[in-house]
Amino acid sequence: MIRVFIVDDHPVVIEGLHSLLQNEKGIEWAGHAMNASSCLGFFINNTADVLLMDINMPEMDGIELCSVIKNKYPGIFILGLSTFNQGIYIKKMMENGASGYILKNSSRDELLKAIQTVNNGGIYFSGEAGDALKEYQKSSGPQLPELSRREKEILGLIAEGYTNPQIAEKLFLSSFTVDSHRKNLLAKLDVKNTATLIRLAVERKLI
Amino acid sequence: MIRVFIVDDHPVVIEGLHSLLQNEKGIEWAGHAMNASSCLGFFINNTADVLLMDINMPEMDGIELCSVIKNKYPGIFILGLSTFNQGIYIKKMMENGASGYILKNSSRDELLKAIQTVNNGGIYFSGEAGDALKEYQKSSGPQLPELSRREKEILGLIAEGYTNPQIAEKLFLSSFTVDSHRKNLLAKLDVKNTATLIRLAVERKLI
DNA sequence: ACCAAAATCACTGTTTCGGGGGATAGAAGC
DNA sequence: GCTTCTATCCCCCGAAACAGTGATTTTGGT
Repeated sequence: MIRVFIVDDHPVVIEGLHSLLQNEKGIEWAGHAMNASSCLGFFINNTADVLLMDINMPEMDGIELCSVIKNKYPGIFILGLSTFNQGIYIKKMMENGASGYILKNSSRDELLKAIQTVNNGGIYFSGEAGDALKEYQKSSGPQLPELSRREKEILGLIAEGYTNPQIAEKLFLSSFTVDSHRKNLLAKLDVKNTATLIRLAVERKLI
Repeated sequence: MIRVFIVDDHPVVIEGLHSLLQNEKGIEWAGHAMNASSCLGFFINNTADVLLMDINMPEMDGIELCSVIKNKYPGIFILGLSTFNQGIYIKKMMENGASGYILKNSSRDELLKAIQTVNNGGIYFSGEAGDALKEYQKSSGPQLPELSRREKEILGLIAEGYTNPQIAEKLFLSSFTVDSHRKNLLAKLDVKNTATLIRLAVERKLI
């Protein structure tokens, strides 16, 4: 029996999910909350297995609530819930410990599948949401200035811990040249030092 | 004709796979078993080309069975099978000689592709499982030395581009202290400079 | 209460980084 | 032809990082 709890500030959504799930065997309706604080209140004296959570809520939003819940109760699996699919929010939810993401207009079957998958420790994405996330991850860097071949090469070596003189030796260049490229990298990517350069490079998967 | 054998303790899965594969040309249904021992029994007097194997089974689990089968019959290619994708198990399966891994809710096309790839000696990963493995390999390789609170804090600030003096000012510390922590970070994580420090930190999600 | 770990501070070097200023040559594109 | 971009090279200089070696105090856990 999977105990499901809902947090959403839209009564219609709660009603709808309730009617979808109430006659479902294997699913127990643990209750609902209409904002973050009353949700946290519920979990003080109660618990649930799966928490369906709206992303857009007044006061504390789903992303933050997700993080709080996961810290206090790591055993509760959280399924993000939203009307639109915006990659950024999906990604943040996942980073904060959510186990999946579905759209509010999902079919009953999809909803059940998602709940069950998540309850088993799995990760579930509704097809469209998955696409959105993928798309976001790809398109999260059209504003990145293009790096030349040499620059990428040197960036990679910097990330591997080589110093300018070492890189110069490796590539048969003057260390002045390597330094120039390095400065160009800092300038192009608009970062102040090696630390932020590497961070950006790894996060944006340039290396 | 690829002879396919299934080991899974869920009748539904066996049924499902059977109906998916039975009318497929090029695929022959060699049989099925519902636990490790009857699987081993089958292979005494019979054989197969590809073995679809559930990871989670009572008694002997897929990981162990995988190892046994591969020792006795190195020619049989094993394809891991599971409802959700957990990096640790995937990795162990692969270490024990599996040739790939797919999720039970894979599409028919994906299943066929996986079987054919594996039968040709290739390695197949369903996209999601591949991600999980990648993620796992990065975020839980050799155990990371534990960082103290202060060290994590300073690591975060380094990653944001602050210099030692700036961090010192921010945290009301001597820059000597910050420098000490920084050196400890380099030593603990066994890296030579800021570049590799930040790379490691981002890849392993320490920040 | 005690021990180990963490956190703090200190000094002295050497090396590397990063900002600033340049120069030259070749390739790509208009 | 002219310009723009890349790649190469050069110099100065201050700031930051890194290495080595100390130390003391605070804190957390058994």
